[in-house]
Amino acid sequence: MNSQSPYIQILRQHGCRITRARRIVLRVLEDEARHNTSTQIIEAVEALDPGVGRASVFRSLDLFTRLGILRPIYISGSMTPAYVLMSGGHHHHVICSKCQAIHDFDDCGLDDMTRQLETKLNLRIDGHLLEFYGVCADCQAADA
Amino acid sequence: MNSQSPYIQILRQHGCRITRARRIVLRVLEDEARHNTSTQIIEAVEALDPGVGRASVFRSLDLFTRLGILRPIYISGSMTPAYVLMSGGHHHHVICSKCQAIHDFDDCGLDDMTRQLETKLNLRIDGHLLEFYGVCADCQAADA
DNA sequence: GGTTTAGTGAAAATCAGCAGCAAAAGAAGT
DNA sequence: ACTTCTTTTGCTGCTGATTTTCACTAAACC
Repeated sequence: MNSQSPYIQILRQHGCRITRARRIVLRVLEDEARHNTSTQIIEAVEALDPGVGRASVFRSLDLFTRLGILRPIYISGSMTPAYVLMSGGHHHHVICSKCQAIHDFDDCGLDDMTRQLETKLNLRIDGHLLEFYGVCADCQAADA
Repeated sequence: MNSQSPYIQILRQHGCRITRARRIVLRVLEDEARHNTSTQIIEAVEALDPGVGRASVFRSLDLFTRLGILRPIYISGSMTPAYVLMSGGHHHHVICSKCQAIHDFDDCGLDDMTRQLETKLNLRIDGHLLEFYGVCADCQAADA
C-alpha cells in the first residue's frame, strides 16, 4: 500500500513500471525536499540502497522531468542543475544573488494569469516555475 | 561610441572591464535574441571572431549570469543549458511539453507580487523568471 | 606612453551524463 | 505462485561540455 505517493500514480498513468530504483529516487526527492544536484541525489540514493546504479538515477531523473514531476534549474556558478519537485505542477522561490540561498514560498497568484494566458495564446497550461532573484536579508545586513 | 548597450553599462557599474570577448558575446546574445545553448553561442562567437577562445565565452556567460544579465534555463533533451537575456531584469515564456517550442511573452503582472514579497520576506528583489509548461495549439491539434 | 592588474587564449584536466548489452524484475494473465 | 513478455537495471567505458592553469595581452587610469 505504498502507492499513496501521487507521483507513483503519475508513473502508473503513463504506463511506466514502478521499479525499486524509481521508488528510491522518488523517496529521496520527497525526503530531501530541497534543491539537490544529481550528484547529491546519487549519494542519497547510494546511502539508502547501494544496489541502485548511477545510471538508473539519471534515467529516473530524466523520466520524472519528462513527466513534469521534476524540473532542473541552474543555481550559482555550477552548470550542474538542481532538481525541484513540481508539487501540484508548480514551484516558486527566491534565490539570493549573493549567497545563493533559496527561499521557497507557496502562494502565487498565478491562477488568473494562467487562465488569461491559455485564452490569449490558445494553449493548455499544466504548470509553472516562478523564480525571483534578489539579495536576502542576511546579505543586505552583511553589506552594511 | 558603442557603449549604448545597457548591458555594457551594467558591466561598467560593476567595475568590470569592457573587453573584446565580452563585447562579442554580448552582441551574439542580443542578435540571436533566442534561447541558445553554450555550444551555439560559442559557434556564433567563432563565426564573428575566431580569435575569441572558448574559455572566454564560458567566462563571459558566467559573469553575465552573476550580474543578472543572463539566466541559464533547462531545455528538454539537452543537458547543456540555454541562456536567456533578462531584459529589464525579467523574462517570461511558455514551453510546450510536446514539441519543446518556446513562446516568449512580455507582460507579466508581477510588480505587485514582487513588492509584496519584498515586504513579507524582508529582502530586495531585482528580477524574475516565469516559465509556464503546457501544450501548444499545434500539438493539441496534432493530437486530435 | 607607461603602469597596473583584470582578463585572455590555448591546451590539458576534470567530470557529469550517456550508450550498449546481458541479466533482472515488473506486469498481466493462468 | 508460475510463465511469459517487456521494460528497466547495473555495469563499465566513453564522450564531449566546462574548468583550470599559466604565461601573455590589453583595458583603465595616471
